[in-house]
Amino acid sequence: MTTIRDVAKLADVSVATVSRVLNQTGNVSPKTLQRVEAAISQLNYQPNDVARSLFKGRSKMIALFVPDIMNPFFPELARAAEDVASKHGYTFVLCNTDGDGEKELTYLKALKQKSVDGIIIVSSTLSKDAMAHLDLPIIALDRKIGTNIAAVTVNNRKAAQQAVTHLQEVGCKRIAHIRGPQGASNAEDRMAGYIDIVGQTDWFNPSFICEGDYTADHAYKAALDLLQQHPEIDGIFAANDLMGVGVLKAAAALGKKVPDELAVIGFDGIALGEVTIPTLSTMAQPTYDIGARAAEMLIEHIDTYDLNRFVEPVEYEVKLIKRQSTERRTNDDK
Amino acid sequence: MTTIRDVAKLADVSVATVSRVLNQTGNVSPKTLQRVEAAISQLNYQPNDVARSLFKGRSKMIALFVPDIMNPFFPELARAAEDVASKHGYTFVLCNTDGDGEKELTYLKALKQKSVDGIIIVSSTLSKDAMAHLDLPIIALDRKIGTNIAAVTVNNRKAAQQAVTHLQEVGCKRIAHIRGPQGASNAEDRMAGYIDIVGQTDWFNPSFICEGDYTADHAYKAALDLLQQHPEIDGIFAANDLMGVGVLKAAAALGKKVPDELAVIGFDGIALGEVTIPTLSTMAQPTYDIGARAAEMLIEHIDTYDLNRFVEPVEYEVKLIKRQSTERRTNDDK
DNA sequence: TTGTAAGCGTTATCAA
DNA sequence: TTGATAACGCTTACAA
Repeated sequence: MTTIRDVAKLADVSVATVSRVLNQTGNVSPKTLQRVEAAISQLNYQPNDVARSLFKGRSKMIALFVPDIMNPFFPELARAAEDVASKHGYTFVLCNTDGDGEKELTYLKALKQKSVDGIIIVSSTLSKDAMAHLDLPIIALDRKIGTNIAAVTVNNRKAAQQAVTHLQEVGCKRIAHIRGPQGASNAEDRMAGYIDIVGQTDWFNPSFICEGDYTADHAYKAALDLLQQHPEIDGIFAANDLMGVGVLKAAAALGKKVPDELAVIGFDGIALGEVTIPTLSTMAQPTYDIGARAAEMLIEHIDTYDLNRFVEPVEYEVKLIKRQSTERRTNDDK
Repeated sequence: MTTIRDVAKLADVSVATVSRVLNQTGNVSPKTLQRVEAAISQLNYQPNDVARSLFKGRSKMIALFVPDIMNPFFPELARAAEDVASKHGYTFVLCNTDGDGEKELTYLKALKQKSVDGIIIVSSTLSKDAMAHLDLPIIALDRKIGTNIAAVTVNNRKAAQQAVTHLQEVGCKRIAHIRGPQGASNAEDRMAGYIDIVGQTDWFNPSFICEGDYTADHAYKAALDLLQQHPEIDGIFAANDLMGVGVLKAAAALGKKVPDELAVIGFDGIALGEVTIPTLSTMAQPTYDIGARAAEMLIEHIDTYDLNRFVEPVEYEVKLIKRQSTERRTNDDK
């Protein structure tokens, strides 16, 4: 490996001077500048980032915590964050947490030891206490964490209201909800939006709300139970698209026609929803944008070195996309 | 930040001794061992990995290059590699290359400067020359790179033969192929397998092979053209599932019934294929396994520090999964 | 404008 | 069994 010392020797200057041209700090005369640059390119010298990190205490790396990159919602988030990171010269570390608090803590520790500069976290298990100790720039993404950690999310409650209203508009009389996991702020908010719309109706029944965990398999089983126990249900709002697909499968398994006997709407807007049969209506998030925004905020946070600044939460809008799974029933009694 | 010096001071020993207990190298008396451990836990001391990396020249990080994490085949690969990395105490860096050679080179350089210990690469654009200079452990995944870089792949050619044979068995008489990008070894091999089976038939026509790039959109357009130009085509082997989905959409757009008028089979075995209509037959790769294996090989490679060792390429088997898109036509003239 | 030298937090060599 | 101390490759006071 060729070091700054080799360059200095070849250019017949001190390492300090080489460092100066490398970082464009301090003044160097045009003549020596040229000599140094020549030496650098002649030796094909590339500064050692580890040494830099050691001195500076920062690594030019950011990390993203996701529950599981195999859930199709997260790759887009990851892609966006990586694009932004790389654009700003940051290296991008990906951590699958499985929503496991222990794992999250282990990762946190490891990253801290590596002087990672900041972290974007999708989590509903991490306590803010754990992160107070951390003293690292953090942005919560998709789900809020406590109240004093900057967050990038969408307006889940309002979007959920819209989704349920849409089901009503296409003629649904008994609408159930398959919710996301306990403690996930987005799951709570989406459920709240559902309740806002149907909670006061005469038919509403708390057992119309099923616990889910954002996976298709679980939602499939939950929907099976739900539809067998409550055959009168003619609309389901699933808290994410993956669960929406699970509902679609359950409906198919039970011979329930979608949308004629059961209308279904999901949440997220993943590409998957376009290729199911029927295609899945959804509340589409601007997924790439929120991932990119979170990364931008984090990096700005890092660059300004402003650790204690309270950062306003950012909320994006969600867009209703109507597809076959909620196509208006023409033969409806409405 | 608390350093090894703080620990030494508190335990009233030298930093060398602390380092010894940290790394379990050299002998320390039980008494001092205890004192040091007490000091460590009292101060909640965690060694600085950057300093370690600087001294050792290795970082305990590995990277994965994928063309695009949003292509559903790659998250599973990434998940597997990350699992293995983390199991071995390595930090996992993800790089989206977009199949762009420039980007790959940029990443390579950046990672080298960070003393990344090794890289798993999915690429068809990186020249082996570029990597010879690199002098870093590398494993090629999914696609081969040159001949002297260890690779983990599947038996693409044989699997392609199987796929095409399966189309024949369900009654297809004119089978087309939508291939993967030029230069990608897996695309070449899959095409070779296709030609092995149909190249000598009397109906074979080179224009039955369409250029594709492993994306659904492109395949959609290609299939549209293909099916309009050659209405006699009754079977398509798409070189990956994403393109298979594109073909399904094209068939739907043209009013061609799948599988009755057109049978379709893909490659990869992504979950997406289970929720399309009709569901998509495929040659399923053991995706997680190959990702995990690549990471295991890389880390073993790193740990044994055996840079020049020639590593045998590893080839996994692929499994035919029959779904609706190739369901045997009972009213076939066969 | 340039150079010297003291760190950054480790590990490992060599003495004691 | 322990402790000084010289690296690792860089940046930045501080001097010259």
